Amino acid sequence: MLNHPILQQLQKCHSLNTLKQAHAQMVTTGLSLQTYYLSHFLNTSSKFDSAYALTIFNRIPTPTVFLYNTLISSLTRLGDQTHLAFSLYSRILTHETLQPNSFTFPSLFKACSSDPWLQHGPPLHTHVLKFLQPPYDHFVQASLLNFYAKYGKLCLSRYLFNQISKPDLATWNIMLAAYAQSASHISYSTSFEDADMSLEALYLFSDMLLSQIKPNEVTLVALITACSNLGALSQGAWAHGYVLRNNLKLNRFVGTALVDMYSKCGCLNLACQLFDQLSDRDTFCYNAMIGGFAAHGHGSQALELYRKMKVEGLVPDGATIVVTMFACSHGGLVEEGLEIFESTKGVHGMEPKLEHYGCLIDLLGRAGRLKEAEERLQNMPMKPNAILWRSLLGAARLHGNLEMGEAALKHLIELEPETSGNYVLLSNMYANSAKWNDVKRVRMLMKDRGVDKLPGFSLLEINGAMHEFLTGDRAHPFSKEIYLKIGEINRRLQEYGHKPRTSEVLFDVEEEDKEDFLSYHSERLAIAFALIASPSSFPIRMIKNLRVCGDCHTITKLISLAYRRDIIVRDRNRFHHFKDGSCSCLGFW
DNA sequence: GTAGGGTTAG
Repeated sequence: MLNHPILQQLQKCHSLNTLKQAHAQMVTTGLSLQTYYLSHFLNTSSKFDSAYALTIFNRIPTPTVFLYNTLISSLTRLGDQTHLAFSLYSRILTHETLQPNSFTFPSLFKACSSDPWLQHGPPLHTHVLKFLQPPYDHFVQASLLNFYAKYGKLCLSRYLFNQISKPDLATWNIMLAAYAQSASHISYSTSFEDADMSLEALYLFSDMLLSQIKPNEVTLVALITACSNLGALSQGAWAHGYVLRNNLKLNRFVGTALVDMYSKCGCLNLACQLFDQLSDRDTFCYNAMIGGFAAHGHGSQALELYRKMKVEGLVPDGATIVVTMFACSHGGLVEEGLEIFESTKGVHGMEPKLEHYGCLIDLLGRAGRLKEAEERLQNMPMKPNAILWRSLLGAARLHGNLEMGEAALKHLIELEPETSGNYVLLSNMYANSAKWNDVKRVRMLMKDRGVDKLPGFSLLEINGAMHEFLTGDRAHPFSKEIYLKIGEINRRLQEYGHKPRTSEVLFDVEEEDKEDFLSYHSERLAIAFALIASPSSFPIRMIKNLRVCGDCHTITKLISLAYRRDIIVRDRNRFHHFKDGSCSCLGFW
């Protein structure tokens, strides 16, 4: 198509004005084919000007659906002109003689896949049913799948996917990415459902191989993302090997996903090595690597990389600021963190967003500067959300300021009456101060409101198989051996002078019960199983969906000493590397 | 004779 003589002639036009003149001439002489070519050229060239394209379009007396589709797709590609695309679409509908066709819908569904256009998707789906005849076109089906995944209806996506007899590569990729991403909206907040979604992505990948569709880079990015969510190192490393064995490109997408995967699987060294190998690094790559340093508690290395990216001419974005400040607050680098926050406005010309205020509150609060944290929170330009109040609450709890904690919690429960973690935090604060009546009061409040405590669970990978453990779980096939092992661990740790910190247990129960309850926290079960089932020279790697409790943290340090095992735990906030009786977090967690 | 769907960081 690009070889058409008229287009070649047009490509010699170097200014928008000459293009416009040429186009005007064509329109007036009624050359409709040429009109198309020009529209297409305008659309695909860097000189695309949506206002001008629309002006021309409006002068065409009888535009065909084909011409509508061309323009709609160009407008949706721009990202910020979606409203114009939809108004063109509604013009098709008002035409008596025109109907949308299979080419009209894919770009519109793509436009509906992100805010604020999500609401337009379902009505558009009814139009598909109205205007198109089954069997539906592959592209239409794929864009529908993708839309429903982004709309939060993953089940519906899967249902539609199952009805496609031979999905093509892009369709598989959409489904895989949908599962991998549904779990990674908030990093590290792995829940049972999220883990299931990521596991489903792994299963789907093997189905894909069985169906003889050859994966490409996009497929691998989704697969690697799923491994990151699961902390599944051997699957992730296998995926890396797959990229190399099959001569897939280690492009920015694949590279960033791998850096993130190695980092989230606890292998910061491998993440660094890979990062150094990447040839064209953009802000995304840097963000992943800085985020890796941050989560592993290497604050100064994170800062160093942050400075390096600016030297290399890359512009930090909102996410860069988040991860770098996170590194500062988890590494005790308060002044550096404050400086970065202030620089978002001054140096980088960004208006700090809600999440940046979140980092700020966390930074100050964690460092014990509670009053300042509270002041910043009260004086910020937007309304603080639950995450910010929780941050303040966490800080108040860490530094034993019960009064501030109670105040923060009041706001928090107002914003999130259904979230059990809020009640648990308050209750733990009361328990720490032995205020058992207050603990009981919170417990009643939870019961009245029908809020259940979120079950803690841990994920562990041994020899490529994933094992899940819930608190007090007895469902594992080796459950008996695990509980025997816990008995042994407890006896061994007592030799090291360990006395359990019973205040972490929520309720006012007898001391001995509390000890039992702690012994069966999911991480304890996972560690016991790993000690039984994995070679003693291997580090133990696991993921916890909540934050590690104080007692488990102490115990895990001791186990790393008593059993001479490195234990690497990813909790919902960060990594803990336990080695020889100490932890890399140095208490910042 | 022409147009359409999938990927990375917090």
